[in-house]
Amino acid sequence: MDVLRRNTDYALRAIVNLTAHYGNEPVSTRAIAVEEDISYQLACKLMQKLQKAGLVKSCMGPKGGFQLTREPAMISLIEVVEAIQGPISLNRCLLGVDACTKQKGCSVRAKLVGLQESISGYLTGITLDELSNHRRTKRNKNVRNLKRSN
Amino acid sequence: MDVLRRNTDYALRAIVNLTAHYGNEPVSTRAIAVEEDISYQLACKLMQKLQKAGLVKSCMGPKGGFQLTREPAMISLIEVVEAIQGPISLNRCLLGVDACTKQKGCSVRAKLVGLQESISGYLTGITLDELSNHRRTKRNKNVRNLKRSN
DNA sequence: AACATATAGGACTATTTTAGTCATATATAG
DNA sequence: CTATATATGACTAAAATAGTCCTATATGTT
Repeated sequence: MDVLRRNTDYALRAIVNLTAHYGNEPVSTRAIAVEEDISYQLACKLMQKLQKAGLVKSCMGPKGGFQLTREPAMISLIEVVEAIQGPISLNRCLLGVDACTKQKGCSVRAKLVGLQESISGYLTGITLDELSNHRRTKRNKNVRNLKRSN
Repeated sequence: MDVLRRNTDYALRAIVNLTAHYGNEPVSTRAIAVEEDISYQLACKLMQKLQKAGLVKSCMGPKGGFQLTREPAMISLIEVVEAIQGPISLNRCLLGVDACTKQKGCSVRAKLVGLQESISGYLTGITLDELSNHRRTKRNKNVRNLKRSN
């Protein structure tokens, strides 16, 4: 039912939190967990996924924690989403599992591919700096049009 | 992970099957189940959901079955999807459950609302006649642009 | 009227997916 | 050396989804 899972929401909150601290000291997972109201253990797991995806880097030990690896404007929403829940897929057919035998020439599938690409494109077009309430610079980006494949 | 659930795929196959028979005798659930490779019992459930949503009508008894209530060009994909799995929602926040306390002024939420509307718009723009391989008339519809809310 | 075929639908079970916890290991600043 | 912090595999719990079972009701045909 949900396109973005609960854990993706958590991770999003966490990385937006890091965005607010971009350029400063690392932020510990415990601090993030408290501020964003996420279970500490769960937050650990999520931070690790973000790290494996290359979005954040860690420092162990006291005063350690996590930092963004790139500036917020260079990290898009889709990277965060896919780091946590894997590739966006509209249905099992498009994911590649349970593929039915007649997928070539399937007009339903063709339409869905178009939608899936639109969603990915939309998420690609949103960057962390746009999501942070602490954003330093404000600017207008071009409106992206998501074309319907026909 | 999946935007469209497995049962929605089944229901979609079923109603596309009915589309191919539009204007003719009703098609029994058993026939649909066999042709579309869906468990009969499950197909019954799905057909009933489609009926409750007003997309198909039933005739009981021998020679009975289901028929579309409207012509295929008047039934959109989103109606089928929502009949089976309820309203499309990007996450729990947008669904209204587990809403966090600071949703007004939440820039993440604002972006997601835009995406959710895009998806709904896309699905609204696709009708059953476009999905049927037995489609009688072919035409070009205007490409819909899904604007990104900014 | 009897029968066969077909939908109607509540209740239940099973499966799958997702979320969350536990326990333990490793790194490092002070 | 110790306290603090990440790293990670294994496991459990919860939630969502899919699927089955059983019985009732409607209706065309003989």
